[in-house]
Amino acid sequence: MNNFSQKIISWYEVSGRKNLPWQVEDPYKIWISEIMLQQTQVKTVIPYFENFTSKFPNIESLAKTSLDDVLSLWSGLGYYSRAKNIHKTAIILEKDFNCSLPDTLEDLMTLPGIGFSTAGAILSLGFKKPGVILDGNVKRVLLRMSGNKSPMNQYKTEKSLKEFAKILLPSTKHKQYSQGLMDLGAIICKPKNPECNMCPVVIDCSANEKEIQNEIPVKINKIEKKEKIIEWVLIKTKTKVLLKRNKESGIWQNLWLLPEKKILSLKKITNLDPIEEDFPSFVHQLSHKKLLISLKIYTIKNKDRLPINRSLFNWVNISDSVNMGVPKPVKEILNKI
DNA sequence: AACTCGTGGGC
DNA sequence: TGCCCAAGAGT
Repeated sequence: MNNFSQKIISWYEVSGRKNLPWQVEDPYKIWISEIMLQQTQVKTVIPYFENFTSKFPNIESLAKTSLDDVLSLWSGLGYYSRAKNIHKTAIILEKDFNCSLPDTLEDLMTLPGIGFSTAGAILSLGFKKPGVILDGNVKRVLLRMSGNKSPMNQYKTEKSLKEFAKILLPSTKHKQYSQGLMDLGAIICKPKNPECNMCPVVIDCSANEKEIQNEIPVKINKIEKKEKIIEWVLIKTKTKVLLKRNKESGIWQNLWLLPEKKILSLKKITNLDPIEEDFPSFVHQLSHKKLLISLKIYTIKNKDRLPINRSLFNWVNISDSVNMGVPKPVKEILNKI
């Protein structure tokens, strides 16, 4: 075993994380956690993970449920294609893999939502086999180790990092090594102000030697946020509210949203003698967009007089609506009416 | 291969 | 406060 990985493993035994909810002998739970943890912090994931695995404790239960049930548990977590992919994969696992996760990189990467890094995590953490994790933590550690100032979020750099990470793999203790390398990034080799004096591999670190830790990693392509105006209508009776299934492109695919103002003919609604209420406009920030959301509320007496497309729209009990697969701003609105 | 996908933590 | 960025993948 190489010297570097040995130091990572020894450091992990003493200082690594060992009591996270998904650190169990169950590839299923490790898979679910890895999907949830994509671009999402540990602290945020924990309650979602507990809730999800308690409702769907295994592949079979997940495969047999509906996408809407999965989306409802995912509501608020973001990156909703993960929920769709996790459901698709469960169905594939039931059909083609005897209700269990495969233990090869090749098979894992055929599954929706599982890329190179997540496959590496499942291999090493779930099956204790050699697998490369290349999350943000590991990329940062490796770039600093090699004093590499090439942009982290660039295809070319990721490709060379992948090769570098493969070379460093130990011959044993793959679980401890993978977890240790991530933990080192999260606890010691932090994005800002890394604690190099605590680092077990500081002697191997080119960035530390050159004192350029805080200049690495380099990132490029700071895209400017585009503003988008969204105009929704909330049409309700005393007990029910009208929701609309979102399209399968752009943000919030397959989720339930409020109908867009332009889609409904306000003239027809006016004829239904609505009671109109004001709702304050608000801003909803995404990582790459700024949504300016305005809302009009209409209370109608007889919902059956409103002509709607039954395949896209759904009248939902207001008390149930907040537990459906809705994005954050819709949930906030529904909680206030 | 650059862009798109959400939301919240932390500073 | 506004900003960076988090156990990335799909296209």
